[in-house]
Amino acid sequence: MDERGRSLKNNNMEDDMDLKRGPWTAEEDCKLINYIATNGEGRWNSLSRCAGLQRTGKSCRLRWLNYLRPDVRRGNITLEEQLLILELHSRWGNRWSKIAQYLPGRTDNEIKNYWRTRVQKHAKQLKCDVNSQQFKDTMKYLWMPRLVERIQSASASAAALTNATTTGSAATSSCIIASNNQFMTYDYNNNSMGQQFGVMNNNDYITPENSSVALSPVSDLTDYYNAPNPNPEYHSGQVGNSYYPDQNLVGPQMLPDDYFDYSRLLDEDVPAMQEQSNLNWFENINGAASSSDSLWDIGENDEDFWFLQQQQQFNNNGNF
DNA sequence: AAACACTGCAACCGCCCCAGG
DNA sequence: TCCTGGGGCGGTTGCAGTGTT
Repeated sequence: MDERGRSLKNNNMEDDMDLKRGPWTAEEDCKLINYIATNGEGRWNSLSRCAGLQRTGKSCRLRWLNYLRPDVRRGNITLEEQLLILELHSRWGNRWSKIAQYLPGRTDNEIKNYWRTRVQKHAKQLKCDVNSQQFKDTMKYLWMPRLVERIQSASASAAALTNATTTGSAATSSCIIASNNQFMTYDYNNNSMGQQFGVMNNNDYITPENSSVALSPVSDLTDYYNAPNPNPEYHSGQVGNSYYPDQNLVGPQMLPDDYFDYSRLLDEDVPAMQEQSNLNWFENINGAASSSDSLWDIGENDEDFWFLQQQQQFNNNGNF
């Protein structure tokens, strides 16, 4: 038993003597995988005993769900996933498992870790609470549009590459944007949030080969784009721009009750939000972005620098 | 090269809910 | 109705790897 395991608080001393804690070994992983392959999952306490594992049922369940499950996706959180996490978190807060449902292959633990390590770090840099309205607004009107920008940039690069090698490929003026359980397209001709969604061009694939930023394998994205559209009314009949967390549940029933119309919210809510919270930073930052592009033209993968800029602006103005 | 600091993430905990007896 | 065990969830911890001094 590892030292951390020994140090952990445990009220049940008998269990503490019998049960193993700490990092899993390859042998244990093998036992768990083989047992589940034969007998299926569930009844984790008895599963642990029957599989010959000296682990708690909870430990087995966690190991399986967060690590051993075949469909667990590993690697960097992509820009699209970041965007989706920010959006969903703004809606649901720390409902990690619920958020994870909309990111296939990602576990609630992974999303939670991403939030704590990345998002909270940025909040700290901005010297504001991660749950404050200020930081939420920063995410909504700065960070998320910036992610969209970066996705669009990568997408444009991909399209350019495609154009160079194929015929009939339209240049993109849109990119995907996350909204609840869907990826939508975002028309970037006007380079500002709150525009009407455009039509996702199926040529707008981003691949690890042609992208200059860390992105998911192309199969992931094509899955997003090629899934049928559950809400023709909303999307005016366009297809191929929606994403479903569970391909077995494709259909209108997948739309959550609190379906989030991103474009309408942005159009209508900004003035109300500004009035409600006496926001004036949005105009400032939006003006700065459109006049000098200083906020948007910074290097990719340099969020720290970007947030430093935000921090400096905050320090100068007392707001954004 | 060593010491220290930072970061990412696997793993654990306590709490809660729910189904079944 | 109450009790109990299983399972799920969000929060927390601490190790290992990496970067910095």
